[in-house]
Amino acid sequence: MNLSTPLARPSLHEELVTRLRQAIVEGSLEPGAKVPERELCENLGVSRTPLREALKVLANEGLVILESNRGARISNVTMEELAAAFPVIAVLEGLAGELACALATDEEIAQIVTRHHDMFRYYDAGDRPAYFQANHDIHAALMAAARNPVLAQHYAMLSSRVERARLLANVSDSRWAEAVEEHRGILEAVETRDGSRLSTLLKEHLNNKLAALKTALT
Amino acid sequence: MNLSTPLARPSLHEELVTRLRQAIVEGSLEPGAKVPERELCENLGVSRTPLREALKVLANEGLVILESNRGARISNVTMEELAAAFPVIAVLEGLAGELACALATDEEIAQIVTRHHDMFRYYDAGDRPAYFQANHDIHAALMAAARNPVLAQHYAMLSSRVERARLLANVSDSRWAEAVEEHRGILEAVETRDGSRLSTLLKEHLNNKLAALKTALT
DNA sequence: ATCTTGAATTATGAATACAATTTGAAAAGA
DNA sequence: TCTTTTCAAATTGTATTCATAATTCAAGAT
Repeated sequence: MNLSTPLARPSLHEELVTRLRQAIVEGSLEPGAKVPERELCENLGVSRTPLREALKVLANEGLVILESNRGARISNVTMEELAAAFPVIAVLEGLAGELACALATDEEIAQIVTRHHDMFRYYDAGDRPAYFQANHDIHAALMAAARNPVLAQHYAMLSSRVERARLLANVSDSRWAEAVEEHRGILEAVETRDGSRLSTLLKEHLNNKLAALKTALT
Repeated sequence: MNLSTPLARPSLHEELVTRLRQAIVEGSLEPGAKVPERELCENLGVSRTPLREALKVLANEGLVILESNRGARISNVTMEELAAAFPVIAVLEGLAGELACALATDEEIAQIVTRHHDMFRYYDAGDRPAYFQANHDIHAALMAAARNPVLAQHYAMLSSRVERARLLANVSDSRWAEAVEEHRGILEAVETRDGSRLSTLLKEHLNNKLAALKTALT
C-alpha cells in the first residue's frame, strides 16, 4: 500500500471540471444548450460556488461560453473551430510521434503495435465502436510514450474540443478504409521507430481527417 | 466605432485572470510564493469569490498550483517544464510560420520585416529591453498573421508559462549574437514567404533558445 | 536546550445571502 | 390586433457566512 502520497481528496470543483468535461465531450450536455446552474447543482448535490468555478475553467478551455449576466452555454462545434484546431492537433501529434520513437520503451512500442492489430481486426469485423476505442488508445499510448506532460496537457485540451465533432458526422466507409490504410503506414513507422516519418504520417492523417469532416459536414 | 460588440463589461474574475496572469509573467508575483487570498482581495477591492475563480483558471493553465486546504502558490519554473514546453512552442511557432507565409497580407509581411530591422538596430545599439520588445512583437505578428485563434490561444498559454524564465537567466552575449543570426534567416524566409523553410528555422530557433537556457541555468 | 503536544488562531473550501441584471408576460396604448 | 411599457419572477455576479482543515506558538516532557 502506498503511504507516501499525501491522501489527496480532490476538491469539488476539480471533480466537477472532470465530470462536466466528460459530459460535454460525450454529448450529454449538448452544444448550444445553456447550463442550468441551479438544476445542475441539485442533481450533483453541490452548491453553486464549486460549479461556477468549474464553469470558469471550462470556459477558459473553450468548452463553455460565459455570457455576462446570462449564464453559461455549451460552446458549439463550428467548422471554423475544427479547421483551426486540427492543424494544431496535427503538429502536436507529429511531435508526439517523434518523441515517442525516441523515448518509448520496447513494451510501449509493443503495446501500440498490438493495439493496431486489434484495430485492424475490428475494422475487418466492421465494429465501429471497438475500432474507435482502439484508435483512441493508440493515439493516447503514443502521447504517453512521448513523456511530455505539457504536450499531453495541450493535446488533451484540444482533443476534448474536437472529439465532439464525431457526434455530428459519421465517418464514411471510404474514409474509414483510407484511415486504416494510413494507420498501416503509421504502424510501420512505429515498429521501425522512424520518428520523422511517423511525424509526417500522423500530421497527414490528421489533416485528412479534417478534410473528411469538411466534406461530411457540408 | 464598433457598435456590433454588445458592450462587454468584463466580469471581475476575467479581469482578475488577466491581471494576475500579467503579474505572474512579469514576476510581481514570484514563483513559489503563496498567494495571500485575503490580502490580495483587499488590495484589489474584490471579495474572495471572484479571486478564487480566477485562481482556478490560472491553476488550469499551470501558472498557479492549488494545494488542497493550503491555498494557492505561484508555480515554479522548472527546467523540466521548460524542456517540455519549448518543443511544443517550437512546433506551434513552426505551424504559425507556415500559415503566416500562406495567409499574411503584404502589409503584415512588411510590418514583420520592418520590425526585424528595428530589432537588428537595437542589437547593434546593445539595447536589450527594446530588442526583447521587438522580438516579442515579431513573434506575435507572425502568430497574428497565421489567422488561427486556436493556435494563438495555446501559444499564448505556453508563452505565459515560459516567459518567466527570462527573469531567471539573462541571455549571454554569444547566444544573443546567435539569435540575431538566426533571425536573419527567419527574416529571409518571411520575405520570400517560404513557409516550410520558415517553419524549420523557427523550430530550430526555439530549440536553440532552450539549449541556451539549459546551459545558463546549470 | 530541543523536541513534542495541543489549544488558539488563521486560512481555506463550500454554502448561503444579497444585490443587480435579465427575462417574460401581462397591461396599457396605438 | 399589434406594439410598447411596466413590473414581478428568475437568474446571475458578487459578498458574506460557516464549518473544517492547517498553522502557530506556548507549555510541558525528554
